[in-house]
Amino acid sequence: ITVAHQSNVLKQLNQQRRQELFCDCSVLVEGQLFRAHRNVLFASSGYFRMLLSQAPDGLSDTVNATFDVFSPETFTVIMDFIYSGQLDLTSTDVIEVMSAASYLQMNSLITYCKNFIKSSLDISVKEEESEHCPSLSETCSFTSAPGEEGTDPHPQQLGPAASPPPALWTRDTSRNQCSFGGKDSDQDFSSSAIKTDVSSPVNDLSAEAEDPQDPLYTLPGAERKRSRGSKRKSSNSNRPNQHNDLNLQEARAQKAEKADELYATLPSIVGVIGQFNKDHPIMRFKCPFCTHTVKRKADLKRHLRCHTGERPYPCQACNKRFTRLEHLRSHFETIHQARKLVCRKCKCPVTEETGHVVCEGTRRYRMCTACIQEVGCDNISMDPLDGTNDEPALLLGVDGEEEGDTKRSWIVNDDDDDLAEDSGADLIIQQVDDSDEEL
DNA sequence: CTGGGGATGGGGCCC
DNA sequence: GGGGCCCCATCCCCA
Repeated sequence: ITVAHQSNVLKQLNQQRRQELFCDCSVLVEGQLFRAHRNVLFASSGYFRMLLSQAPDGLSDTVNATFDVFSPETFTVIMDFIYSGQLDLTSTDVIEVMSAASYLQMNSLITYCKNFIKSSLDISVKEEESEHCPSLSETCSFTSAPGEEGTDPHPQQLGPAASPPPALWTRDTSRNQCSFGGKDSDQDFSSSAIKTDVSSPVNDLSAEAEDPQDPLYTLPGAERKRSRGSKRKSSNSNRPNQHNDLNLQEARAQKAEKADELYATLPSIVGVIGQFNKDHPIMRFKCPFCTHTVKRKADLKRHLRCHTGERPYPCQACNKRFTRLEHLRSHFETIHQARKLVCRKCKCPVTEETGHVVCEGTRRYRMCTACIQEVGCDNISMDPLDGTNDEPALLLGVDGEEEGDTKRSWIVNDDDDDLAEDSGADLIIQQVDDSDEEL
């Protein structure tokens, strides 16, 4: 009875919308006018929630909204979804619908789109594995109960492509700055949007990073734990076994390639220019996975790495990976180069001469003579170099290019070879192959 | 349990 | 557009 009642109410609202009865809200999309009910939009979209709640006349006159960031056809699909709970996706419009849903902060719709894409990828891979599989269907229909946006932190996984609930994505959500205001509902969106990213095709790449076969993508949370773990173990000691299942690798490659294609198309689609203020137009690029906006496309590309888990800059000393070269450089200098001129133990300032470099695993730091004598040399090894030429030559790898079977080149210049001559140029960018890199 | 400090990661912005 | 610097927030370890 409850379901029938809800369905009936929604049908009535949809009829009213089509007949423009009691519509108190106008939405202009690229010149095309959509009439709607504020209550319905408020209940369905975090964006409209913010817009309607911040409007000075939010409780009186008609509210107008203008969009130039998606097409009227896309908004038609979204309006039909809002007023019917039915979503008819096609492989051609799913990206734009997802982008618009992201913009409008409609969590469940984003989830459906991601599941649709994911199912498309899965089916595609299975087709590659077995040519007997039926072809990918062109349309996929989902249904949804209305009004769940912003109320359910874990939107239901409906439809045939429902994916398992997110469990591994442990990213710190507080860093997702919301540029659309700080209402509770928006915060809910920010948090849940990240969680639902687990099922997204892009973050499937992150999930792939759990696989030691694909170290390019790593989960931020897992990365930290991993690095802590490697501190206890020997960081270079474990190598994953090579899998010889060529079919599986081919399927993975196909899937990754497919996802990469999708990933490559995202910036051109979501890199839209919005106008948030008529008097002071602001050019912004919006992230498709959160509410964050940036001024430059390059910054959006950099930002996307925090969603994809892509870490193209591995440290060859400890295999820890970084999203930026500067982070890798900073890590290398502080962890492996002993650049800081303070005693690790007593914190007293030392000089290049008085601060002896001590090696502990892959870590290097300086200690004053007194602290070295106090600690002794039982569990640490004295660096063979003097203080003036103590930087090891480290080859920093950059992913993406192939090169033979290059392994980690963690070299301490205890024999003063040619690499030690230029201590200031100890960061050498080199192409590496890390296809069998450890976790 | 708590505060300090190191390490890390992300955003803004300049060159 | 990329590199790099600065700043800040957060996490985690340790005293």
